[in-house]
Amino acid sequence: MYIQILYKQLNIEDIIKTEVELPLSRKAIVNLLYTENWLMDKISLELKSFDISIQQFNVLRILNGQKGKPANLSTIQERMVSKMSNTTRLVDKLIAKGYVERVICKSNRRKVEITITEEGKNFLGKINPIMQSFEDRITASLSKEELIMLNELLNKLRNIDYNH
Amino acid sequence: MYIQILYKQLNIEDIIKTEVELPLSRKAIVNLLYTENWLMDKISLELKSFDISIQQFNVLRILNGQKGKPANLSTIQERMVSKMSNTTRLVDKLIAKGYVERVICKSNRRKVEITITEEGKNFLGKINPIMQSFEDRITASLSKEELIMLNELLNKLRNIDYNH
DNA sequence: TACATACATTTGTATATACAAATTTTGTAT
DNA sequence: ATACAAAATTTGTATATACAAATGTATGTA
Repeated sequence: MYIQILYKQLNIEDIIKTEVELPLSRKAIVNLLYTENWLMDKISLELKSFDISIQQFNVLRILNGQKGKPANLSTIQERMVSKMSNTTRLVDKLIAKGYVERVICKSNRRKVEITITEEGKNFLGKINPIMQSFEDRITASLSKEELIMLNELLNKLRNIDYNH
Repeated sequence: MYIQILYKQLNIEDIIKTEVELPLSRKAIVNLLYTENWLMDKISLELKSFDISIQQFNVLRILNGQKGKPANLSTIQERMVSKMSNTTRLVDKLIAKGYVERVICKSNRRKVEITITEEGKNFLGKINPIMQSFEDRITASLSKEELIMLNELLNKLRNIDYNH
């Protein structure tokens, strides 16, 4: 598996314009942080016309993935890509938009059961193909093999936790 | 160049526990967002005892990289890893801590000249070796070749902008 | 039963961020 | 000079987020 570079690349050193050569570890870290920001900007722009934030969209997709089965707050938090501390208020926003419902759990009244509404499903149905197309476009500069490799490298990077 | 997987990996599907297999493009995007959050959590924790945020630390390093030459706000913004809209207030915080100075530019009074102070340099001198060691540890699960490959893949991913 | 403890969520509050509007200065054409 | 548009930064404001404390509920145990 090779990475072919067919055109001039704007690499991270050119962007942050550092005078001295960065150590490889820092370069990779800065590049990851920078690229995530770049990506978030693109996603926000794409979602802007739908009046929903990335976080809200993410939660909606988690609930949709539950296939009818309600989720409680801690389940949502576990599965969220970025764990913000206040899932309660995030869900509040989705309720205000009519996309989700919240009821107190009968078996354990400390818990709440959160489900996506029909309106929420319709909304996702509209937005999903648009996001799918966006995701394909934004990753188009990488081949299938390169995307797989990127996934593996990111997985492996995080394994420091379990490998230390 | 191969990626060798020598131990059980916690990959992104296991983490977000999606019922259906994600398209490769979405998997890579989610993985990138997730990994960046994971990394930010680690960095924040590392910086916590120094009472400085990642953004402030980043600006301080940019100013230090100027080697005496003052920087104005737009230069800082360009080089910042994550472009928050309010560099003014970020610089305010660093001034309050005594780490940077701000003077109005003589030649163009719309501009401000921002420089790192001696105190700021001392602070960086203390914190830099600690961060260097942290960065080495956090990337330790990837080999030199893998780190280079990760850098190249991230650079190439962002090239969608110039390649469209 | 009574009590301590842990759990799940909510609320309060301080700070951070995004975005738009305002301010000040500069450059340029009339 | 005067007017006008653009540039660089600052300020105002609404929303988002982090963190701690509070609330209400369940569980274990003496």
